[in-house]
Amino acid sequence: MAKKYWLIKSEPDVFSLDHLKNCPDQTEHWDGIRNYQARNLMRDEMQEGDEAIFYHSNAGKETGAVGLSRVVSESAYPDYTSWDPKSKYYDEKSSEENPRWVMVDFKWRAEFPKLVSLQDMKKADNLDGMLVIKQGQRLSIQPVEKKHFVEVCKMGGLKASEIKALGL
DNA sequence: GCCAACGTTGGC
DNA sequence: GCCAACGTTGGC
Repeated sequence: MAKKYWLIKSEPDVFSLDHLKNCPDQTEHWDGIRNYQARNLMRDEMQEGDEAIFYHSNAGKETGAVGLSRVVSESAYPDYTSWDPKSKYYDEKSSEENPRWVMVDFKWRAEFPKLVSLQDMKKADNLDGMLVIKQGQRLSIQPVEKKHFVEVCKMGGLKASEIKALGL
């Protein structure tokens, strides 16, 4: 199956692109997704090798796309924080036997030389229809068209040769 | 910190 | 199955 393109949102105070970069093997599991639409996308659509724009939400002037990551788990697997009573992501309706939520692993790939702010994306000519610039779009995992994905990379200051080298 | 958007819950 | 109340997201 052809790889897919995504945008993943994270509040940088909670988990930033730099956090991901500093993880062992620059890889971390993406836990805590508690929205059915986002879960279904992860569970049914995401697979190893998929590319994701890393977006910082709720970050004042820094709100926007900051870099790239990639799915490195084969596919989605149960989010074990959902049945851990000590976790803030605990959900009493989820259990090890019957997990309600899933997660995937993401690996750091690139940091944009410059922030692509939400405003920049809204103003861009070539991003019509991109979900993140729609009003009230709160989904934390969004599918992105490849042409939009590449356009955001360009706006972030990646050179054509670098984009090619990333296999995009 | 405000509040619009919108997802979820639960009474009926 | 409707919909009001409530909770959360996230831009500003």
